Amino acid sequence: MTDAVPEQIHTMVMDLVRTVGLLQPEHAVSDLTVSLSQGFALHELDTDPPLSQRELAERLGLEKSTVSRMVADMERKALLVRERPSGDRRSYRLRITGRGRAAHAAMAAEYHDHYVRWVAAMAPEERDAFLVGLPAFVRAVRRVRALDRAPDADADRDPAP
Amino acid sequence: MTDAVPEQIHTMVMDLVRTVGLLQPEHAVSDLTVSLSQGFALHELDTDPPLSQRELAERLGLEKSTVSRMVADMERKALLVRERPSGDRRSYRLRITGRGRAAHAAMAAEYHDHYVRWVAAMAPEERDAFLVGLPAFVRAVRRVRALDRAPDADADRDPAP
DNA sequence: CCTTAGAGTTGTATGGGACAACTGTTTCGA
DNA sequence: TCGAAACAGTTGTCCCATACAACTCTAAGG
Repeated sequence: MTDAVPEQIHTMVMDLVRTVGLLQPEHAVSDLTVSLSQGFALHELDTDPPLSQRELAERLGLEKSTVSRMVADMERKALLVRERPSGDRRSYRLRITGRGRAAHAAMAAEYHDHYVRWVAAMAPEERDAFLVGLPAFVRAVRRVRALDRAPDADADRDPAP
Repeated sequence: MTDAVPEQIHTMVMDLVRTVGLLQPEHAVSDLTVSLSQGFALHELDTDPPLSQRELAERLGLEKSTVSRMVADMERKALLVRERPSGDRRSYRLRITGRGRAAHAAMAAEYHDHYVRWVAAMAPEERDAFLVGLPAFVRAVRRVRALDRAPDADADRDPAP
């Protein structure tokens, strides 16, 4: 009964993914081609500050070898730079470049018009509901994930004694 | 200003995709492996009645050659059957099998527990909002798509006099 | 008829990803 | 203090999903 709700939501999320078509997009930004994963990487590096390749791999859910090659490619395209942090000569600090930020913005812009039309096609109260529900769902997923990662952690409550 | 809303939604949808992790799932259902596209194909064939390969390709946004191989593979796995329709010996009618339905259900079940927990982690009013907003958004996207496909159609306003 | 259009298939190339084995660096404990 | 384990990244190799192009077979129309 209430049990049907998660299933509905699952179906609807899949519908969303299928309809919006996040499957075969190969964005071409200013004559250089950026894959979906590279897009996500740009997003991570644009919002959060310098990451190591290991951290980036973790966030994207990719193998470190995959990320190694991907990052090398992105550096070749000048979307990011790899700096050796002072302390540790094993890891890198990946920093997005201006060109990378531009590419990220351009990718967003490419979809912008679509979203404008899609949002315009919704009734105001539907739109408002979506604006409340969607971020809440994402937060919920993140919260559950965090709980799962915490072994039995005390870190979820009372972080600092 | 209001122009920010589509952008917010875009960001949130991408967040959703990234967090839920629809990127590298290779579902193993009862010892046979089903790719994401095959999952979508099962969904199409399970909900809608027999399609031709061409129609399926169109719905999935894939090349007919890709679908040809994919469907052949799925037939090998007994997830569907290809029947020659009486009239036309060029095309097939793809029909999902019991095994295919089972696989489809099993894939849904695999995610079910996650969704239960995610939904449980939402406040009731957020959940309600999501249940209103999400399907509305999907409908909106479909409506816009349909409008775009309609040549210059009259179908957008005053459908029935 | 013969030509053209349509549905599927096959050849071939490419790209993204995994896994495993390796190099170089750091940390730690006996 | 030194040697072993842990760690970050790289490289070799393979695989799978996909696209594009060229092909076959069937259907439909002048």
